[in-house]
Amino acid sequence: MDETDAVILRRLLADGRATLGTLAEATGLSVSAAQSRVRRLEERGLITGYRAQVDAEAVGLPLSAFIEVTPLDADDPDDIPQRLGHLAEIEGCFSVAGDASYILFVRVASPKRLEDLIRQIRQAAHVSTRTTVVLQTCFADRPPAINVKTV
Amino acid sequence: MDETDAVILRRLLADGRATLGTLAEATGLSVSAAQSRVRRLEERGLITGYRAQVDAEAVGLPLSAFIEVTPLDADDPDDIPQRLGHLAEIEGCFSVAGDASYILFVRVASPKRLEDLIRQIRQAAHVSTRTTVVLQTCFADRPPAINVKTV
DNA sequence: ACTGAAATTTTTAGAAG
DNA sequence: CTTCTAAAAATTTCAGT
Repeated sequence: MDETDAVILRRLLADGRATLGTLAEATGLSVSAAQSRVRRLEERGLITGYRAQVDAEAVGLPLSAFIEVTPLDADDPDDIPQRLGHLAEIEGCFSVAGDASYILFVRVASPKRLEDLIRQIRQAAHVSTRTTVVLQTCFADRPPAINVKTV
Repeated sequence: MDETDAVILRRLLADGRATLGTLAEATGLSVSAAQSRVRRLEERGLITGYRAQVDAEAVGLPLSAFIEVTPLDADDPDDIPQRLGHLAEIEGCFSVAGDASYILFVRVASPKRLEDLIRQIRQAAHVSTRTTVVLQTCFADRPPAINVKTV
């Protein structure tokens, strides 16, 4: 990846619908060359897809939280992520080095739904949980800063 | 928002470059009607934008972590998010109800960069930190499940 | 790996029902 | 909301450098 690819990536992170014409202009390439670059970034897996960004509040998910997850029984096989994957309100699941085994990030419609979700998590994965409710999202989902280097 | 809008939203969450023709087909609407729907979802702020998704590892950010942030001095004015906003490696900043005041989610290139970042955070915001390193991202950034209801 | 051009698809806007 | 139209813009493909 060179600086030209980086320019394209930054543009597509800012606007996933940026046109090839725009990308061509930004890079000084022809439209065809810009297209090849984009296709290559997609094929090589640097770009994994395109997505509309939605306002979580506006779509009825005003409450978010972090949930630390700890297995109740250390002898259990650790298939916790698989056991939780079907719960759509879990946006992210991270195995972590710390007191807990996993940290989940969840979005729900209401405190009641959060309570339900926590119960489902405990039952589905046979774990204890420790929940930290988000009071305010100061900023979120900021795009990564793209740096050329050994990438 | 009705079920038709929900179908459109789900499609655009799965593919931000879905064409109006595709959306029309998925909803049973004409292209014109689909276009109006999308425009309305954008104008009403349900759709806040479009973005390429990138593989964080592939773009050189293989290490991520949660950082709990606690003010050193309770008398300080709380402008912590503003003081941290310029640090691009901070992807999200959440005010939380818990032991800490904020939880940050960060992505960095290396352990060394994480160390640097933590130092910068402490200095910039006059806070103490407690960092939980992510060992594995089981899944992340899953799109919210769109439900019709009082939305 | 790029340019340039042609062919196709998509978007956008509008008229009329 | 529909269909239809028409122009503009974007994507895609390909021959040639």
